[in-house]
Amino acid sequence: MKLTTKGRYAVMAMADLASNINSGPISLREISLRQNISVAYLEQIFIKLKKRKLVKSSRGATGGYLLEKPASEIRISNIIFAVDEEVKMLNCKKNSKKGCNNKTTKCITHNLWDELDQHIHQFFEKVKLQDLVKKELN
Amino acid sequence: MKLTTKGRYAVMAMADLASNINSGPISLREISLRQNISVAYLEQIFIKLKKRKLVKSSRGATGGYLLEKPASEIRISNIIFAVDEEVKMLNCKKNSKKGCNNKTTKCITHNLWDELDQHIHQFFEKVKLQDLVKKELN
DNA sequence: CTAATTCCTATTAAAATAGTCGGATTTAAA
DNA sequence: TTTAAATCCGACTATTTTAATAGGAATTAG
Ligand code: FES
Ligand code: FES
Repeated sequence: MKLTTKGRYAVMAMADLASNINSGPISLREISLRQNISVAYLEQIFIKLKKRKLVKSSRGATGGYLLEKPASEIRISNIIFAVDEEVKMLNCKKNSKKGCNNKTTKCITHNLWDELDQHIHQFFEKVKLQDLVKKELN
Repeated sequence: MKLTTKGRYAVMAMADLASNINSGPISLREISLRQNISVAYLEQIFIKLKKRKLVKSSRGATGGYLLEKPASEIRISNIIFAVDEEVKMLNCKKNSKKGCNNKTTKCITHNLWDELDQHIHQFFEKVKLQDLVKKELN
């Protein structure tokens, strides 16, 4: 699979935004300080989050980022896919008829990875950003 | 997580063994040909599988590997952990009281990754090697 | 003996990930 | 109108991980 610090950072940063929803735009510098992630790296992540319409930005001094939608409408899967592009357990191309190693039939493990894929996907679909923030308050 | 070609190859190779259970010891060369994996790479994998008592070997000409237990008693998790060592979604040390970035409290996403960990673990626990071989026959 | 195999360690090659750098543009406020 | 703080953008570099190879030693059936 592909779950790297980039994906983790993205979720952390989004949770940070969600926790500070009433403070106007949040600058990357603030997130950087709170979450211990370099501003330059956060920039890369937020470009992608913005492309997927998960956050909106305002530029200039006092600028920063805000959630584009309520935290209750943002799924973890949205965030992960925004920055990591894909969860790929399969070795072969999903929609090709060829298996891995360019064989004409699917390999014996194909179904296993496919099911795992769905499993993980469902997990990320189920959890919303709001759930993380709630948990923190407990 | 850590699911790389090494883990995939290991499952493929074990499934290969399970499918050819009645042919005496299977050499890595045979597996190599059938599954398109280099013998030298398979060697590395089988050393680990053997350490975890998933396969047994016989040396010399006509030597090779056999499953140490029936395919119905080998879980995918056994195989994955044998070669990949760990499934780690968490950024922090699981048994440390410190969070990631050496903070004194767990980060806001800690529980999320922990739950995902368990989710994947359960999936791999549930499926047995035997299940793969059966599916192939369908 | 010989050929085929497991066994073992080390090294290299390739790919993916993480993170930096330098600057351009925008904007609120001094 | 200047300044400082911010987003925006593209390219680059460094680091780590993964994949794979190399070169033998030990074992054993035929
Ligand atoms: S993973 Fe799809 S054919 Fe092997
Ligand atoms: S993942 Fe455990 S504290 Fe961040």
